[in-house]
Amino acid sequence: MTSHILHVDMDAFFVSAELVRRPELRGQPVVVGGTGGRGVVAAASYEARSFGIFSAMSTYQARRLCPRAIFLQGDHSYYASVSSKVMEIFERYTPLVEPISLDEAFLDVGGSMRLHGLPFEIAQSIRRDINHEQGLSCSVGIAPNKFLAKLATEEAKPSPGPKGPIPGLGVKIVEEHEIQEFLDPLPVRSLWGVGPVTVSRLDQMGVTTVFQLRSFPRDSLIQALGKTLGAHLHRLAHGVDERNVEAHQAAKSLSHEETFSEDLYSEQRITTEIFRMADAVGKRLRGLGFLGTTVSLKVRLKDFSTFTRSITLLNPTDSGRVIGKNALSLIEGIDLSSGVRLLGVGVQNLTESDLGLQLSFDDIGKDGPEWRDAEEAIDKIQERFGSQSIGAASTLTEKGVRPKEKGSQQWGPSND
DNA sequence: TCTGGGGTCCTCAGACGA
DNA sequence: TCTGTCGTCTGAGGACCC
Repeated sequence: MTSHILHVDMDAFFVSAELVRRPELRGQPVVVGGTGGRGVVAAASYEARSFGIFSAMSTYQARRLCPRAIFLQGDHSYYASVSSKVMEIFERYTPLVEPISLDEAFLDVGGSMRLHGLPFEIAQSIRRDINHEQGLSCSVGIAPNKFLAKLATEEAKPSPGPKGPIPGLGVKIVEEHEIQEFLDPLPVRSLWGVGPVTVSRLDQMGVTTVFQLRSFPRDSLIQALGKTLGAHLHRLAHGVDERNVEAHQAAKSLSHEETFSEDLYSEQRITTEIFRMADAVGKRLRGLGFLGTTVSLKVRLKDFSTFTRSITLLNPTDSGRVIGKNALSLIEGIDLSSGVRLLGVGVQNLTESDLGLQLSFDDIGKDGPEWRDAEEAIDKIQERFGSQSIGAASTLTEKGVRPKEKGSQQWGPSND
């Protein structure tokens, strides 16, 4: 059987997308992310990477490494629109496309070869289409399963150089008979599910490479790392990954969280922000046609200590007001006096809303069907006149001002 | 002067009913 | 009626992913 799982990863996607609409920045160190004091880097151009800047680094640190770099506030909705065009290109070659994020997807081309050629040829066609139509470049890994295809992509990627990317292979294939040879020299950190904590635990066991991991008895791994992780890593070390490419994956949770540019101390302001985020969650739920059953609240204090609390409702809801009231009730017992750095509101246990909205006695009255109608009307007005045009009174600050929508500030506060 | 946001999955502890 | 056990559910927290 040939390797027929493709992993496609866009090269420096957010930065490359920005360069398409701002070509004058080509060849410069460009960083996309949160531009404020508390932001992080979402993507860095290959020129910026040669200064040691990488994703998830704080913007503060990135500025110190390269003061002349150009910092752009991320624009999530623009990247999402570019991403959907890229995904459409993938779907020309196979219906089995599983997006992992805006810039990555798995493709199963096992059934497409008669029409489109060998996996390598399909990969080349996809790269050509994306380059011609969107002005972007991507790297492709091809292997018998998802895990190996993703690792193969890493070997296909360009590397950073001071004058821009040094081209990589573009496409890397791992065939069945090459699996062990490919995997063995890799560090354990490259395995899916191995982060800093697991690296250090494996290191204490004298395991730093996949070869050493593969030589470790399965039972000992399970004893050291637990049943799930131990068995998982044992399979991966042998190149085994049975997961299929799933074209349609239902969301399991939905949340909205924000780090504030300055810590919050005012109870009124904290309440307002919780209701504003709950409103945003409710709006997204209604847009997607989902109801949430469990409401959760996340609080991060000035010292970075983080608390999560959740409550399961009697009846699922898509009302921002109901979510907000429940989220607010969860804050009791948390000492906020040191200052609140981050707040987050989310829902889990999602069901489709066309299954019917059941109301409990608690829902009837000011949070009942009339309120839900009002929220739908607000959605329509905001769609037409903008998010600042209207909203619930509970989302106003003590000065009667509606806090600015921060939906696009996905990588921390901006500096405006 | 630092350490985002949106997710998934896992582990552990406590509550609870059979 | 009391006690222990087991399975299940819920909630909190952590690790990890992009």
